[in-house]
Amino acid sequence: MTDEDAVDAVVSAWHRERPDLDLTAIGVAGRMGRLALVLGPAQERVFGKFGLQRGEFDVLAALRRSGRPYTLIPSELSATLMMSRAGMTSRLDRLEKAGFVERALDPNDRRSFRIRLTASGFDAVDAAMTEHTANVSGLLSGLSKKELNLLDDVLRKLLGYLDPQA
Amino acid sequence: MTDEDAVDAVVSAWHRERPDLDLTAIGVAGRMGRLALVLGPAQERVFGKFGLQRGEFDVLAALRRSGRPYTLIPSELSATLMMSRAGMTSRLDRLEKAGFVERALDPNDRRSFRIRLTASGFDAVDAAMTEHTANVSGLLSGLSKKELNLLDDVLRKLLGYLDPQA
DNA sequence: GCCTGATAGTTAGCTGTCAAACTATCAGTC
DNA sequence: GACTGATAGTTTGACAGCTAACTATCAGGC
Repeated sequence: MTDEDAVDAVVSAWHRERPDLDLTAIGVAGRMGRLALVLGPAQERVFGKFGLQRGEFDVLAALRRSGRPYTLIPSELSATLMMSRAGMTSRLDRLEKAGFVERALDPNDRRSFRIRLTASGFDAVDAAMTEHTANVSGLLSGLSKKELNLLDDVLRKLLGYLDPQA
Repeated sequence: MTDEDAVDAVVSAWHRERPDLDLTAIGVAGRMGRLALVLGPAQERVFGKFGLQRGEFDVLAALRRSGRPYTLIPSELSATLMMSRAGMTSRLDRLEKAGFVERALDPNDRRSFRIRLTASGFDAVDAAMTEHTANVSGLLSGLSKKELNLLDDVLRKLLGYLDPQA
């Protein structure tokens, strides 16, 4: 298992050219980045089967897991999903056109809306979530239970001090 | 340290709504995704100081670490950086316009080019790499040496079986 | 030497996201 | 009760990336 992977190759090339640098952290960050590049498309394939993109699924999922009455306002959504409000406007336009959500008036604040999951949106996100969960479990199934927990602990620690909103 | 982070909140909400699902892997994937969302901008700030975007830095970095004569062909670059050739064309356009790379004819293959780092590109990428390395080290400095190695090992194992090109 | 299929790069068209400017509404202060 | 600054959402314009179609070149078989 002393195989050199793509990141090892990058790191050793850098070491040859720039022996002055400490590349430990670069290697770890490189693996995370590359992993994101692999895991992203692997997840999107599942969402695509339900007529969704990743970001659209994220919106429906936030509504679904919020519980009855499956309603949130756009700024809650954009904050939770860490994206701009402008981007959320266009996502919601698409989801509304597809019939997965509805914009209802907010009785308390006339500047805002209540975004509500439709029955069709509920069905789509529930089916997608079931398959997404199985898919991700499969992708990580090469790790032992111990390794998975270890990974989770370290990632939690990282997020704990890097993510502004604990 | 039993703080609930944003991912814990997501997972427990899903557990309440969908107790039938095994969410272990979802939690880990969620932390990785959210971490990418935090680490991305944190790295881009450094590249921006040198007039570069992340992707542009990646191109210059690949040329720089390839060693003298700091020359690669576009399809090598797009394969290494896991992106489309069309996207590489436009990145190279920008980098050439900025004076960081040059397109020279390939004597062996008239369909292709030799992309060469200019002196100005060399200086920019070396300076950016120095600061990028320090920045990433700082971002991960909250982890102990042991945790960092542990993380690296697990990520290497994941990449080993998920990344098609070992 | 000439086809034929593969390969290198570019172009054209599309899409999702962002920042900045804009409209409407809220909420607190005088 | 009107004014002032903050907030919610949308619109506009820009941009990086993708896929598919296209041009030019290569390489191998006959």
